[in-house]
Parts: sequence; C-alpha cells; structure tokens
Amino acid sequence: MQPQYDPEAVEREAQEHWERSFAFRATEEPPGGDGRPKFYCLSMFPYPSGKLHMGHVRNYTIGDVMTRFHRMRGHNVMQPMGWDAFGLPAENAAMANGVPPAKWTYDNIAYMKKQLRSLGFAIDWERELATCSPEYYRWNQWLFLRMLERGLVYKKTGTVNWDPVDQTVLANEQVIDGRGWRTGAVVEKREIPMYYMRITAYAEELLAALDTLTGWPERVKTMQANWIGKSHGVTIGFPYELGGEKKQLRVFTTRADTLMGATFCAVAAEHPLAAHAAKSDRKLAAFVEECKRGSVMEAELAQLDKKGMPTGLFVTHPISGEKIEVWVGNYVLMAYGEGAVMGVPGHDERDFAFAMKYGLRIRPVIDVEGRPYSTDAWQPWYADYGKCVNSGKYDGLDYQGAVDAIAADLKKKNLGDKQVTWRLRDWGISRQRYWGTPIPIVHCDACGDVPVPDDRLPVVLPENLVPDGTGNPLAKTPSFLNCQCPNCGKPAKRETDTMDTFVDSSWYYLRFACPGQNQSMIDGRAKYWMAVDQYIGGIEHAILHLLYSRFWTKVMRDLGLIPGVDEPFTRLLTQGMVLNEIFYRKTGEGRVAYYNPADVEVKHDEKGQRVSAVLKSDGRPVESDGIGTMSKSKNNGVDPQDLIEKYGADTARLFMMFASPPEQTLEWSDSGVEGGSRFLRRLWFYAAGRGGDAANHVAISTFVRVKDWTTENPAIREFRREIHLALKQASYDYERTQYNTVVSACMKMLNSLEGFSGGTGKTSINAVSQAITEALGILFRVLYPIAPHITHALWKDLGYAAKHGDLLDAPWPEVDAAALEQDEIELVLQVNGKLRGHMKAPKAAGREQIERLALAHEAVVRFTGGQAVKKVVVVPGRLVNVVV
RNA sequence: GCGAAGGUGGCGGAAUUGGUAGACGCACUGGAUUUAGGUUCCAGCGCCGCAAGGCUUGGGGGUUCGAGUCCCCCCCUUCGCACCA
Repeated sequence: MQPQYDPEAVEREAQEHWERSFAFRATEEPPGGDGRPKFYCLSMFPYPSGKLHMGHVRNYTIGDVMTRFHRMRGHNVMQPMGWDAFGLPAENAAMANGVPPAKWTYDNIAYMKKQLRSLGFAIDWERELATCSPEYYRWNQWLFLRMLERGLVYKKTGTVNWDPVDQTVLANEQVIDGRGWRTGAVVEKREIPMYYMRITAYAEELLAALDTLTGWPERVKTMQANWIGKSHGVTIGFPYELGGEKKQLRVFTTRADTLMGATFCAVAAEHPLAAHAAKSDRKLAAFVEECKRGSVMEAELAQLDKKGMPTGLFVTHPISGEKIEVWVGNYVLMAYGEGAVMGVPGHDERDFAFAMKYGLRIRPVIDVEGRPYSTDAWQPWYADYGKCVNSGKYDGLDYQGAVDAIAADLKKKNLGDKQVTWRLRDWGISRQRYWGTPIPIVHCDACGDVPVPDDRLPVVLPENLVPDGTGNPLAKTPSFLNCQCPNCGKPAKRETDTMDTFVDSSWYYLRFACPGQNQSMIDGRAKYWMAVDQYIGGIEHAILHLLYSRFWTKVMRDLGLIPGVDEPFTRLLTQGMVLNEIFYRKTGEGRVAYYNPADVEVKHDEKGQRVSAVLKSDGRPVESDGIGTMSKSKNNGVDPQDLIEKYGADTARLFMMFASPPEQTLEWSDSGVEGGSRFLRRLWFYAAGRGGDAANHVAISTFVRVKDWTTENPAIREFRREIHLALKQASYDYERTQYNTVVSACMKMLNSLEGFSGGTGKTSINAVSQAITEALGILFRVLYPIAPHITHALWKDLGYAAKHGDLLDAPWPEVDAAALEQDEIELVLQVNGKLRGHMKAPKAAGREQIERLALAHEAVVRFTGGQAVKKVVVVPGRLVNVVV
C-alpha cells in the first residue's frame, strides 16, 4: 500500500473496477429475485452548456450519496443520466461561432460525460439519452397527437416579444430593458397563433394531489398551490350598447362585496373595447400602442408606473344602474381572466393609487371594525374584510353575506354568477425557434391543419442548419418546409414552430426506465421503476418544470400508458445554489471590473477579522460586493475541472457535502476545500501509513478473538461509545438528508481513532485490535457514499473486502446500544433557568434522588442562598432547574 | 408589485424539534518540527471583565421554571413570476 494518499491513482483504480464489474447496471428483476425494494434515484438532467458547473457537481453528488447509501441499505437502485439537449443556448452559440447547434450540443455532451465519469458517480450509463435525438423526440410528437385528438392540445393566439428590426420572436431572456439584445430595438408585443396544452383541465387534481406528496418540501407545495391559484369569486357583467348591440363587459372579482364601491372599470390595452375606442381617439390609440411596447415579462409589467386613459365609453353598474367610465390601464393583463377589472379605489390598493392619480371618485363601502377612513392616503386595513356600508340594501352584511346576496341578484338579472377561477393558465408550447422538437402538423390550403400520421413519425429536425438571428431557419429550408398533405396529397407546408423544451423534460424519467424501446413511448419496465423515489434538483424548478411533469404524468396515466401512477416524484429534494464572493473595482466612467476570487488575496488581523483584499497580480485593493450565485457576469465562478485535477473527486465531493446542508445555499471556500483534503489525507495516513499499524490490528483481529473485548477496559468503552454515538448521528443524518453533519461524524470518528491508545495496565492488545477494526469498518462504510474511491481502496487493502465483499454492497453498520450506555449521567444544574453547574448521578437514579442530590449541590446552594425553593423541574437524563 | 424561503462567533455551519447555544471545519494566536516557505503535530479561541460574574442566536415585545426553537410587530437578504434551463 502507498503510504501517501494519491487521489488520482486511487480514483482511477476504483472507477476501472466499477466499470469492469458493471457495478451500476440496474435490472428490473434482481438476480435470484431476492425481493429487494426498488429505489429510483434521479437528479435533474443537465443542459449540455459546455462544461459542468459547481451546481451540477453539487446536484449529482447529492444524488450519488443517496444512490450509494440506499444500495447499502438493501435497495435495488437505479441512477440514470441524460441530456436536456434542446434549447436556446445552442442557437446562440451557433450564431456566435457559425457551428450548427447539433454539433455544438453533441461535442458538449461528450466532454461533460467525461467530467461526470471522473467524479465517480454510480450511474447506469446504458440508459443514457439525449432529448435532441429523433428516437426520443418522436414520442413528444406522438403524445402531442394523442393530446390533440382528445382536445388536450388546441390552437389560439398568444402574445410574444417581437423584434421589429430582426423580424423575429425573442425570448424574455433576449429582451434587455425592453429592447432586443442584438438590435437594441424597442420590443413590441405581437399576437400569433400557438398550440396550447390544456393543463387547466387538470388544475383541480394538480392542486388536490399536493396533499399526497408527503415527501415534498412544504415550501414547494405552497408555491405550486399559489401558482395554481384556485379562487372563489363572482363574474360580473357591466352592460353597455355598441352600435345598437347589447353587450356586457365581463370582469372577475374575489371581492364582490365591494361592488357598490366600483367607480370605474379598466381594461387591458389588447381588450376589444380598447381597440374600438382607439379607432376614434388618436391620443388613446397612441396610448394603446405605448402599452404594447416593451416585453411581455410579468415581473416587469407589475413594476411599471400605473398609467391609464379614459376611453370615453361608459358601462352600466349592474346593481345601481349608474354610468361608469371605462379606462385603459397598463396594469390590467389580458392573459388574466377577462382582461378587464372593476375599479374599487376604496378597497384595493392599486385602484386607490390609480384613482388618486387621475382624480377618480373613491367610495368607501366596507367598514372594518369602525376604523377611520380617509381618502387622503391608503391604509392597510382598507382592504380587510368588514361590514357593508353605503351599499343600499346590502348595508350591514358581512363578506360572505354580501357576496351571496350580490351574486344572487346578478344571477336574476343574467349579469353574473359565482365562479371558481384559476390563476393557472394553459401551457403555450409553440416556440418560433429551430433547435427543438418539430410540431407534427402540416398546413394544407385545402384541408387546413392536418396532423402528421403516426406511421410518418418522427418529423425529423434537420441537424445541419445555422440560425442567424433573423427568424426561424426551418422556415427558410424548403426541404423541411415543403411536403405533401397527408390528407389529400397536394403540396403543403410543415409547421415550423418547435416545442417548448419543458416538453422534453416532462417525461424523460419514464424513458430512462425503458432503454432501447423503439416500438412504443414506454413499456412495462416503467411500471417497475415508477414513481421516482427521490428526485433532486434546483429550487429554481420548484414551479414550472415540476408542475408540467406532474401534468404530463397524469395525461399519460389517463391515456392508459402508466396505470396507477398518479404522481411522478415521491420524494423531492431542492438543493440550494452555489455562491461565491464577488470582488470588483470601479474603473472610471461608471464602469466596473469584476475579479475572480481565486485571483484575490484576503488578509486577516490577529483576531481573524478581514482587514483587506488585494488583487494578487498588482497588490492593489479590490472591493467586496458580498456573495452571489456563481456567474460569468460577476466573474466569480470556479471550474470543477480545476478542483478535480488538483484535489481529486473525493475531496470535491466531500467539500460539497460538508460546506452546508443540501437544501441551503453553499458558499465556496478555497480553505474549506483544503480542510476537506486534509481530512482525507489524515484518514489515509492513519489507515495506510504508520508502518502498516492499522493493517496489523485488522489482521490480528481476524485471528484472535477476545471474548469480552468491548468491556475490556474503560478506554475501550469510552472509545466505542464515541464511535457508536457518531454512527448513530450519521445514520440519522443520512435518513434526513443532512450530509454536512455526516461528514462531521466521520471527522469525529477519525479524531477518536487518532486519540485512542487502548489504555494502560493489563489491557489486552487483542481487544484493542478488535476495537480499532470495528471502528475503521464503521468509518469506511459511513464515509463511503460521500467519498467512495478512498474508502473503496482502504476497505480492500486492509482486508475488509476479502471478509465482507465489495464495499458498495456492504451492509450498513448497526449501532450497538450497549456501547452507548454509561454508568453515570451528567446533569445540568440550573437556578431560575440559568446554568450554574453540573453534577453526576447514577444511571438508575430516580427523580427524588436526583432532586435531593441537586438541592445539596454546592453550585445550587451558592445561588439559592437560603431562599425558599418554589419548584424543582427535573428533566430525566438532561437537567435540574431549581426555581426560587 | 405578487408568491416563497432565510437571518446563530471573524467565516461555513451544529443544536435528534421547548431543556448545557456555538458540535465539526475554516480563519486567527502561541508553541514544536523544518535551512526557509509550505506540510505536519500540540495548545488556545463567542463578546465584555483582573476576577467574581455579566451579556449573546437580525431588532422590539410576549408566553414559559426554561425560547435560536412557540406567538405578535418591524428590518434586511435570496429565489420564482409562465419564451433561460
């Protein structure tokens, strides 16, 4: 054995061993049908952006730790990996380098796969897939057609960002401050036809089934519930006449009790009424145009200054019969509900601000526990529930009473009714982009939109095109565009829109279960592996990806493809972001230059407090801008490749797990990595250095067994107690996925081993050997899921493998309850809740005996000072609190 | 703007869920080894105080024998908002 820890050699040997023995191949029928429960462990597959980033390393290390831990616990584990290979960055790279997205993508996959292998993940690579391959995306198209047949896919217009210079649709990401990223032109909103998936048909189940997801974080479920947004309210019609025709302006509100306080209505710029009024009003037309400028991003829209303009049109209040003016408001979104709202400035903060700005009437109609109302400034309680006032026949009614009465009256007049609405909107999947799944539709002048028949799938995406930023290259490629109508055989045009990449990632976990299947989307093997027992990925996917996947699973279930599978992911872990410090200098003219933390030296004073940070290259100071997610723009990224090359995969994995618990953000620290590496070197030195001392102990213990070795002497008892306490903590922490404290348990074990001499006197050397052999065997197994290479090597070299088999299938060590027992228990002494001392009590001491001992204790006597004892609280095994 | 999560030493974090706050690691200080730097080893290390002791989990209030943990108010940071993935 090498006395020096050489991670590169150790890791190469272990990885070759695993590869040779197909150690991570997963099969549905375990050999011998041993009845092991299956465990499907899945990490969100990566987008092949070029090389792994630290977020990937963290994500996949967490997944790998779970995979290896559950295998030791006796599960039949499957951990697959693939590539979310369609998407915008490939097109951007193509524009920048003139390389087709396909080549760029496949090259990236090859490189990143090599990186993943070097980290030693227990992945079954025989299940690898890439969503950009026709064998995969043909099933996107197939399911799209099934959904179309059932009315779960339909066509309607949607709003997109339009770059008027490049004549192309832009993603939100490509719109910067309302302008196109390449042209700088002010972006416009444009209505185009698109395909939608009817996720709203599943809204009720998507919401209700959240209760069954007991293995999901509460916060994710809350966010999904809010996103689906079920609300009970009332749809109200405000009648009006237009060109002699009787019509209604329909609005939805959850506060029908405030209807009598409605003093205006506001519609979105895209609303038909706005368009109508703009025809005869130039100023209004200009305002409507202004509202249509800028991006479609809702976060931006919500932060715009509230602006509006009257249309000159009036509608009738459905109860009072009053005439109410209709305004166009930039804060009203066409995508929500009816694209119109009733304005109740008295009890809605946004309406209040709008009314103040344009001098509209404010009419308070709700009295909240007699609290004062003034129309000068908004007060938070104006929006609270209360009793109706100023509301005619509804005066005195509470919220529910008023809503019931008003809804009933509206219904009688045919001007509205109670209604349940959802915030959730149908999923628009059309993208005016090249690098995605072609939508399998043919447009025929005679037959209209014709679905491509199943036997002509897949509609194959040409892989040699290079986009130039001006529209979709598919539309300029006759060999793709021109085809025959499947219906009448006449010349026709293919749909050139492709599918949203969220489609690809909505079912890849099902496909992983069915490698090599080319006759159907999935097969019976999916039944064995589904649902995914543990899913791991970034918190940023908490809503969209996870909601779409849940929807897609339910659709496939209802199509009979996966009977009985209601939800795709049983347990979910959302890992935190990887952060690093940001350093910068102002370079004049308001410019800022960012410096990578690796190039900055931080100096500390004698108390460890930071005093300065200077750039290594010129020694001049740099400013700190706190910490933030690793990004190119802030130049604070760390390349995992450098880390692996310098320290090895085990150190990288260990640091990632140790630095913070999986769900929290992780702060990068070079010295933290150093610390992780130091621990592994110490472990290696203890187990493989020191002249083969540890190996001797293990060898002795296999030949000579001492009967009562666990109780041979107090030093051994204390040592075993430390080891088994750490084991207990580690097992508990593996179960609750808190891996940072697993690492600290391993460090405690090594500290105990290094400090253990076996005691003096007539100690049997053999008993000591057995204690060390037991402790090392525990430590190797506990550390293995996190640092599998080094533990694999030591387990084998010290002779454990010969006795117990390969470490990856070694059984999880059990805590020996007898090792944890103590004869005397230390109790904390408190007087009036303040810590005043400690005392020892016999293990078997009862409450009264403990109380007696405590009251007589010097520390208690000193602080009670003869005052009358009011109460004594005894918490067995923990503390005594004397109250005076 | 709306929705969600989080604030504990100089730093990352721990505290098995109402019972010794600061485990484990980093940084820092002193010492040993080394020609030196690095490595390694030993010891110290929340803050104030000579000490006795006091203070301390973003800030303020409350419940309790006892609060980082439970309740109310306030402040700050991060994430998502439907075409980035």
